[in-house]
Amino acid sequence: MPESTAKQPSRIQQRNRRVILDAALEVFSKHGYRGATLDQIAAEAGLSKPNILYYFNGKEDIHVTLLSQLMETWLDPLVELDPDGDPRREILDYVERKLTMSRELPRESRLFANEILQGAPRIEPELRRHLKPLFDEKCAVIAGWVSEGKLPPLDPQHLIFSIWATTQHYADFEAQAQILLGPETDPSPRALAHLQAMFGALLDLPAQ
Amino acid sequence: MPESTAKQPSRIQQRNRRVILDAALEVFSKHGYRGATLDQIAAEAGLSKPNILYYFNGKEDIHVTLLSQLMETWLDPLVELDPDGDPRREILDYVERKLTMSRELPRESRLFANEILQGAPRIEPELRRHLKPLFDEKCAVIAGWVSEGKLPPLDPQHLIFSIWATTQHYADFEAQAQILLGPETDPSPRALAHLQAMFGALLDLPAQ
DNA sequence: TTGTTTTTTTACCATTTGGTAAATCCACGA
DNA sequence: TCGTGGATTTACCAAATGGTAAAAAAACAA
Repeated sequence: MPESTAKQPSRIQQRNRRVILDAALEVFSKHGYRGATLDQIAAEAGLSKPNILYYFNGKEDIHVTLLSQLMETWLDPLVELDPDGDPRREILDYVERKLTMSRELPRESRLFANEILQGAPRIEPELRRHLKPLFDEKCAVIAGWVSEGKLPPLDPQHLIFSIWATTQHYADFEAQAQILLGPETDPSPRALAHLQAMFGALLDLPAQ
Repeated sequence: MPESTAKQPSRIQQRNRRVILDAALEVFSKHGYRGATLDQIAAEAGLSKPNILYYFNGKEDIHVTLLSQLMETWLDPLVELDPDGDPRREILDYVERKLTMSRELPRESRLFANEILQGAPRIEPELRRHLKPLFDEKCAVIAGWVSEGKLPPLDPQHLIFSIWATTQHYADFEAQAQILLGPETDPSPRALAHLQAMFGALLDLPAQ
């Protein structure tokens, strides 16, 4: 067993853990937790199954590790939302960052979506610990902007939900979009234009 | 085997097929295709596993039957979008119908989301056959409204995506919403208000 | 009631799958 | 170069799972 007690991991350990996690991301995001098998992950990683269990305590350990790692990346665009910036600009930039992330990290998006769809059994604590406080904080920021009259009256919580829903849609429902738009096209440019127009309109409503 | 050759099914057959499909919807929507087991479905239905396989040819048969049945219900709100109605009203009503469906049929929504997330392996033909033509038709309707100046310039395809994404979000990501909003609250009223405001703003942009 | 068909149960089976034990291999410092 | 501990493979296992065969039980028509 790779020493869990302190001591930094060897180069081999670092490399193999990374390789395994990347393979697992590929497989989990494609088939879901239950649909993924250790054999698939092993094949994808180019390692034997027992070798994988030498680096992780089991299937669930891999999954939880992946989700925990993902959490930071996932929250980052929202963290960057600046209370001191221009409200409209801040929110529209957030939309753009989220859409970019959906395009560049579709596997991560689907991994996350899969987990939430099943009721978030393995990531719930993480959500309460990290997502919830950040969500509340940024909702307060937006609510502040509204009460200062810098934004028209709107519902911060559901605004953020709408941003999540619309941006992640392009990764999570890619299969559907490909059927409806054709497989060749990259929907991103037009998606971005549409989302900017939509959220822009909402943020401009009666005020300014 | 229940005679597949014409002849209408007996009362017992009708009832049991219905019971099985309902149980399967419960289980598939909660655990995904791979995560669901015939034993779970059997327990939920109150029948034995072999008895279930007496009514369906296998796990996949149940799943495909469910998805096919679902398709009609699923498309219905979009079918109702009336080319001769008032554009703004038609689209906002569509949003409301979709949100209502998300609240009233969350299992169906999650079943669908699960399937698309996995790349739509079992429902793809159905999507091409039924969803695609309807989608194209209604996009053309909206594009018509735009070119007639009844709506501001907007992207019909991505508008529809946004409607799907935002409304289904409340069913598919319910676990997340419950963590962030608290389990007591029904998000629907505020969700509806927000979505009406958002899409309303978009549809009103420069034109009336 | 009796014969026939439909429905349900009992008893299995083969495969898959997460996981383990122990032997072997290999890198690397002394 | 040789020994030691970390890394990997081989050979398994038990449980879960989709599925089947055939007997038993209900349902039903005559």
